[in-house]
Amino acid sequence: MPPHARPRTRIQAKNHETILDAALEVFSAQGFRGATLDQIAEVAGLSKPNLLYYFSSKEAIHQALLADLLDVWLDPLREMDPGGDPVRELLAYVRRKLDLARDYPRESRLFANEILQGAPRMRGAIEGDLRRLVEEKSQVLLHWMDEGRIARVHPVHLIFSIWALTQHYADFDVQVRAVLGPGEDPYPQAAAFLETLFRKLLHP
Amino acid sequence: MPPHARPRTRIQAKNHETILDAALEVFSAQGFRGATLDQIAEVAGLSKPNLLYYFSSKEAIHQALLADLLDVWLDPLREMDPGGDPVRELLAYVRRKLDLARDYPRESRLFANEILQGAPRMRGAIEGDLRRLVEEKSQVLLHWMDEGRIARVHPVHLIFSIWALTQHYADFDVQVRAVLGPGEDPYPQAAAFLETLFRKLLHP
DNA sequence: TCGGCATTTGACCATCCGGTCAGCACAACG
DNA sequence: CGTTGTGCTGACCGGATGGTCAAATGCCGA
Repeated sequence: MPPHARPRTRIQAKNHETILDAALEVFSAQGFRGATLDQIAEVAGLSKPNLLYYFSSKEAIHQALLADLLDVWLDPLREMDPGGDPVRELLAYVRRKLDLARDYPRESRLFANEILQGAPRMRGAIEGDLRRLVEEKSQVLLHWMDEGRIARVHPVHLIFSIWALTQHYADFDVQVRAVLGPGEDPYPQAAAFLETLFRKLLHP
Repeated sequence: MPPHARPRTRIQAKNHETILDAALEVFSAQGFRGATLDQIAEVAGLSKPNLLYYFSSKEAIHQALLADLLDVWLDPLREMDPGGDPVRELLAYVRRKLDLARDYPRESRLFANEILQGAPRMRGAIEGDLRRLVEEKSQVLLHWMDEGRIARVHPVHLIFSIWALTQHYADFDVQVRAVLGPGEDPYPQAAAFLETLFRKLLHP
C-alpha cells in the first residue's frame, strides 16, 4: 500500500537517501547496465526486494538520480552574474565547477556515463534546459565581448572548454593520478593551471 | 582445430576485422558490460557461435580492441618533435588530437568508458607506457619553458588540458551537437577556438 | 495491550547472456 | 570420389539478474 511515492515517514526518507547514495556509487562506477540491483543492495545494506519496495525498478532509481543531477550540474553556470566583473565571474565559475568535480566526482561520472552512451535518458533535458541556459549565458558573454571586457572567442566553445577542463579531473581521475603519481593531489595544481589558462584566454 | 590465433587465411582476416569493427561500435556505445555478444554478432552480420570461433571470449574481443587503442591514442604525442618550434609543435599536436576525435570518435569513447570505470583492463598500460611518455614529453616542455620559448605552466596539466579539450568533442558529442544545434559541424569552430586558446596560453 | 499499517525478507520465476558442442556444408586435394 | 580441414550453426546449458509475492516482523497510536 505505501510504496513508490515521495518519502513520507522518517524511515522512508532515510532509506530513500541510503538507496540513492548506494546507487550513485554503483551506477557511476559501472554504468547503468553494468550495475546490478544486488550490488546496490549490498552497498546500501538492504535486501534486494527492499530496494524494490522503495523504488519500482532499477530504471526508477536511475531516473531519480538523473532528475536531481542536471540542476546541481548547471547551478554554477546559473550563478554567473551578468552584472559582475566579467573575468572575475568567469574565473569564479571555473572555480565552482572544479570544486564540484573534486567534491562530487561520482555525480560527474554518472553524467559522463549518460552522455557517453548517447544520453538515452536525458535527451530532453539536454536539448531543453541545458541548451537554453547555454544560449542565455552565451548572450551575456557576447555582450561582455562587445564591450571589450573580455577577448572575443566563440562563447559556446568557451563554455565547453570550462566543462571539459573541470570534469576531466573527475571523469579521468584514475588517469590523472596515475600520471601525476600517487599521493599527489591534482586539484590545487589544477586550480592554479586553470586560472592561468582562462586569465590569458580572456584577456582582451 | 584452427581457432583463436592471428588471422592466417583471407576469410579469417576479413572476419577478424568485421568482428572488431562491430565490437568497437557496440562497446564504445554501451560499455563492456552493457554490450552483448548478440548485439556484436548482429552488427557484424555473423552468428554468435561464429564470433566465438574467431575469439575465445567476449573479454578477448575487448582486449584485442584495447591492445591497439593506446598506441593509436598516444602516437600524436610521440610525434611532437623536441627539435621543432615549440608553439608550432604544440598546436600541431592539438590539431592531430582533434582530428583523431573527429575521425575516430568510437575509439575515443571506448577509451573514455575504460577510464571512467577505473581502467580495470588498462591499469598497467596507463601506469607504464602512458605515464612514461607523459614524463618524457614534460621534460621537453620544461626545457622549452626554461628557454623562454613558451610560457611557464605545469607541463602535465598542459597535456591534460589538450586531452580534455579535444576528447570532449568525441566523448560528449551528443551534448555538443544538442547545444550548438543540429546541422552545425562543431569541428571547424573547435579547431579555431583551440588554436586561439593555446596560442594565448603558450605565449611567453 | 492490541489492531492495523509500514517495513522487511526468503523463496521463487522468467529472461537474458556468455559460452559449449556435435555436427553440417563445402572446398581442396589426392 | 573419398578424405581432410576450414568455416559455420542450431540447440542447448548454467549462472546471473530484474522483478514478484506471500508471509513474517516491527512500529505506532488508540
